Amino acid sequence: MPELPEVETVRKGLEQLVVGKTIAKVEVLWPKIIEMPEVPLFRKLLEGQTIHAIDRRGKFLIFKMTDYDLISHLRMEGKYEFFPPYESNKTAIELGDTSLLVTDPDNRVRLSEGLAEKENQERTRQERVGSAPVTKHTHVIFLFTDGSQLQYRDVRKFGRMALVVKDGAPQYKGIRQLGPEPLAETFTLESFKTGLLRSKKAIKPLLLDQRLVTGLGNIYVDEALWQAKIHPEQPADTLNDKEIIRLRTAIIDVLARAVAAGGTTIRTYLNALGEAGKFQLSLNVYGQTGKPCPRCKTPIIKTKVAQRGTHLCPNCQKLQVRKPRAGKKIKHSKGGS
DNA sequence: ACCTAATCCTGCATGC
DNA sequence: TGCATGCAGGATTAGG
Repeated sequence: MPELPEVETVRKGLEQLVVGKTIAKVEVLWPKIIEMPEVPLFRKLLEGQTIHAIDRRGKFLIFKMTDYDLISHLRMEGKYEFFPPYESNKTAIELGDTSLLVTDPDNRVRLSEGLAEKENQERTRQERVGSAPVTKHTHVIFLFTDGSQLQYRDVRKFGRMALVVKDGAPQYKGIRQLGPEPLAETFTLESFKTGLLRSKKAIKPLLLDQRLVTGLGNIYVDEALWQAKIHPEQPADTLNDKEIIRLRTAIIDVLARAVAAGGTTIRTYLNALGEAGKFQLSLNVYGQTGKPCPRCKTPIIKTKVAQRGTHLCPNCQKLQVRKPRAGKKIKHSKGGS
């Protein structure tokens, strides 16, 4: 599932592939992907728009267009795949939850998750639109004036797109309330500590909430909590200063390493030659149920915390019974600006 | 303020 | 072999 590092990897790829392209036409095959405006207007407004930059905020991608911001969230399994013009269609480039650059037997270069075989089989049964095949997982197609195209694909159809006014992304509801970028200067120890002590919530759901800090998903939360030796159900306002420092450091460290690695792929990656991928971040707890903890060798267990599958070392990450530290109470002003 | 459950979806694993 | 069932989850929303 794409979290901050995977989205950042996709952003970089898109930056290379579609900045400077102008949209000729947009096809929407699954209308629910488009959150706003209504699909006919969405399509019409995008015609003639040039992509000037690709930004990212948390797990949101932001396509900076001539007159609009196109906001895209990949949710669970969303991916972008770029197809050059038909005449030189020797390469199809997939941008997903991924990490490797591979050339498959048809000479298509992919940044891929290893689903080449399966998708190929599907494709042969599918029609083409412009320079590219359409699979049953293709939901939105951006056709560019030079004959190339960008397809949005999403097996579970959970991803969403919204078109807002130029430079309007920061006001978009999903983005407006996001906490600081974990890899930016704004993610200070002070603000992190204040936010933690203000909440009685279990630490894991608080970190998944995106308001205290943005970009963490289920995988990296488990990894960061393991690294910081904190139990996922530890109430946020019971963490001591050492733990807060460890946790902040762990979040930054885990995400920075994952970004450097180009993201993490959960499924076993096999390229066209059957070789396992090597550039993934190795995971210490996520998906490691039953395997020895890399620190103490105690078997990793899987439980459920806030309806999420949760992996932890029962020896390194013990729930500490403590009284809450006195958090500052905040007065909320009603209404008004 | 906090918690749980439901929602959206499909692929995959399991059970009979 | 095939059908039914359950599970996975990011973000949002409803209800307690």
